[in-house]
Amino acid sequence: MKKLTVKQVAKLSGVSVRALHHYDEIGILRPAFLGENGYRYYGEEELLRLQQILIHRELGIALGDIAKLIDAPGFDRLSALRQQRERLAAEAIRFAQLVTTIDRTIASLQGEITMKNAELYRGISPDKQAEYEAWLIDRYGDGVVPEIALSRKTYAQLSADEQQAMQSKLQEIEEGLAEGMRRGLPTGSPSLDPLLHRHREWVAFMWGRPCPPEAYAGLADTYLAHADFVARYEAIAPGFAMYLANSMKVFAHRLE
Amino acid sequence: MKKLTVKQVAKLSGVSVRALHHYDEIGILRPAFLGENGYRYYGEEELLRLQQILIHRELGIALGDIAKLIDAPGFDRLSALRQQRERLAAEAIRFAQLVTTIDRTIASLQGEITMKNAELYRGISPDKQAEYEAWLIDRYGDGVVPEIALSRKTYAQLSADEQQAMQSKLQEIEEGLAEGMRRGLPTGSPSLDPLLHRHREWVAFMWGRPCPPEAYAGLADTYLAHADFVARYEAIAPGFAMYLANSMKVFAHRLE
DNA sequence: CTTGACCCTCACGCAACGTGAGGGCGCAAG
DNA sequence: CTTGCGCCCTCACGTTGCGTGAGGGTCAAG
Repeated sequence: MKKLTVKQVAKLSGVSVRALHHYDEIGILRPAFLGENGYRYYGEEELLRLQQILIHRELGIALGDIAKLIDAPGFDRLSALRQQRERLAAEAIRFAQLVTTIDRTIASLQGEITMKNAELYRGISPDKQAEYEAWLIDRYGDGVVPEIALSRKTYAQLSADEQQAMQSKLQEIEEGLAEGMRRGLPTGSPSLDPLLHRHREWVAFMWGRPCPPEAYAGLADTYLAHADFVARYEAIAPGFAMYLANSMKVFAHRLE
Repeated sequence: MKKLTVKQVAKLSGVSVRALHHYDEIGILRPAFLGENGYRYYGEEELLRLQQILIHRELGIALGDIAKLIDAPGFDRLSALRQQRERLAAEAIRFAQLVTTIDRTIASLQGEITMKNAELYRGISPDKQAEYEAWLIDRYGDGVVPEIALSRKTYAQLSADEQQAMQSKLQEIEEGLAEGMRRGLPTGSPSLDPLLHRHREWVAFMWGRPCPPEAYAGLADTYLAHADFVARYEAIAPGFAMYLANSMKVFAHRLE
């Protein structure tokens, strides 16, 4: 195909020429080649790569981390697109949730309902990067933690032993909850609280920031929205994904 | 109600203590009062204001502009919430659109369909602030332009006469298109192209950046998603909102 | 050749905080 | 009273992702 200049790519994609320069500088999106005149020229491969970059940016991922993801060994574009699809679907759900929050706020201001303070912020994502990383960590929680997760200061500062301990801790919590399910404890049973309390602390630690109740409830939605999570929890015990998510939500509700 | 400290607000809302400090510094969210100990204490009013701030942030609005919006004379919280609701609903639609873009990319990579380059970026919002401002400008296009729009460099640099000219230009374009509709020209009629061409240039000028075809098509969706827009176009002529949006989409499609 | 659009590199500056330093406050336990 | 811990404060450096403008070269059309 005919190679495109920065202006043409900018028009196609909506990003600025300056941004394309910047992406070249930091090495995240190199032009296909440089002309004798010093001009940058882009091709089909670059356009596809740019798409990946922009969708990640849309999801709030830092450029440095985007590069790591795209350049990871074994990167598979189709697989990446499917992952991104999941995330985008979750974002759509989250915005729908924000609409609900506003509806409830309006009803509250008009005296029709009573709304707790924490509900004001339900659906607001304080940090998409942290959420994404939590997602990744959870996804690879069986010990295969991508390098991106290691960039997280809190986690990165742990020794290998400590990191292993975190993984074991999660496993322990999940196994405990699964056992509760096997024994027929209903979601919302107070006897699950200690485990959920530990789980929420685990999440907050991984996030390096507080995990307020509504964020914890939101995380439960995230779990259910991601096929990877569902599959992983179902592997622990059939029906566990829904059981865990419901438990988290009820627990979160009780905290508010 | 009991006043809350920064840690408590942070936990409720998910923002950091540092951010709350920052918001106080820049005057966008003042605490209800300062204790004798120098501590910040927040109340119900501050929590509601913070909600407004965070939703605007969620929609990509700069903090400085958020302050202007919230502190505008005649600010009405219920009205603001309804506006935000519209925007959030549109964002949910946009993310759903991104999902479609990915599905099509996957199909394209698997050789099932043919995809044009510009389609790769359909649904990606290069600049939410610009989009929001375009929305505001369009909303107040009858001459009542909020101060936020004046902060836009390109527009701000125009003289009052020139700004008036821009408003007249839009009116002229819209009237021309409405006339086309009244004469029974179908959407997609080539005779509408000059007007649509001028319209798209108008949008790009207002945006201060290019308006690629898919962004133009996306703008049409934005128009239909906002009750204010629909009402405004219907006021020009019954059925005009849909006619304009369809014309824009067909025109955009032809440009790709 | 001139003009206008587009290309380049260079570099300052900004927004929105994150992070750490250094130190005070409040409460409960010893 | 002392200590320890969690939380509060201000101060200030630094990061990320560009926007913007300066100064100058390239290309195509008139």
